[in-house]
Amino acid sequence: MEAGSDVDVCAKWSETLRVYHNTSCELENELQSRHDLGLSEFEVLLILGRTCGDQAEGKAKMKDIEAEMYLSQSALSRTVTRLEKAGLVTRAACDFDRRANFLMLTPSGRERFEAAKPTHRAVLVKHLTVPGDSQRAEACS
Amino acid sequence: MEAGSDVDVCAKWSETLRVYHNTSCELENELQSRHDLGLSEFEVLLILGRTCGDQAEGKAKMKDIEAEMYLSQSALSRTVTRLEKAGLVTRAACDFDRRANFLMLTPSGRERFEAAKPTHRAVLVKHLTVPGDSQRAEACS
DNA sequence: GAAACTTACATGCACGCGCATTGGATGTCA
DNA sequence: TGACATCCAATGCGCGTGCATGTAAGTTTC
Repeated sequence: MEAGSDVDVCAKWSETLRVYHNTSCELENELQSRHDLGLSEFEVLLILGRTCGDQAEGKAKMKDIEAEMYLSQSALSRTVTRLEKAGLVTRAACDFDRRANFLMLTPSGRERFEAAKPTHRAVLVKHLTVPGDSQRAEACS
Repeated sequence: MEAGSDVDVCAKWSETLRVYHNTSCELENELQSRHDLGLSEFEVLLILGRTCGDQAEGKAKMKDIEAEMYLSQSALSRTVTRLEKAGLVTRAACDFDRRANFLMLTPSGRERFEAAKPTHRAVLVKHLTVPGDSQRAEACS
């Protein structure tokens, strides 16, 4: 079992495709309708929010964010532009290297992010939890 | 193990994202550069080719194809238009229900599909095979 | 059999993406 | 200091996608 024969590889790919599409479509829809956020936009907030949790003041360099996402440099640039227009994020020049930009969560951005987090988590739990599992998915932070 | 706690669900989603993006990007690139086919286009050929293998003459109804793909009706329509312009596929009206279209592989389409199949399989094997596996991935049809 | 509804497919439109290019800031070497 | 390579981010462009809509064909109801 767990072999790499043609059939198995195809089946594995089909399953990956199924999970990916179902999950990302619902993520997109839920985040959009409930919080007016696209999936890419939320993911940027997620990285900023996580960094912020480390007491790093919610800053992150564009390049570092790009490295953590499956998004081209140009797409990230535009995603950040959208977030900036929505007032959720601010660009700030880096003192050390003026080629680079820092990105910072605004209070409004943090608020929106915290509101959207449960929605995000709920969709993941719904699609990625094995049915027979006996854990209490909705009982944690 | 295999629980649905926050951390586990996030890790599972990260892994799915990683596998999906790496695989689909390379599929797209390889199919495009080697066979001048987009991923969606190949997937349509795959369905037609598979049906054809059943001696069903390589026909399939648009609706049936749509049901097997993670693609909207409009996107499928345009994908088929591209395939038709490339001469790989023909649309044929259905006798029974003139709203419906059959889709058929042309000889050229079958040829292109057969040429692309190994490329497709190779990418899947590369990304979806567990490293420690002891099977001979490249030895099968 | 006419009207109302449903289904199959195509198309107008807006949007997000990747690629290629540009422009500005650094770094390097002579 | 000047010339050149490198790096970061923004932008022009084309493309594929989904949503909403349009058109034609089939189905249902009376």
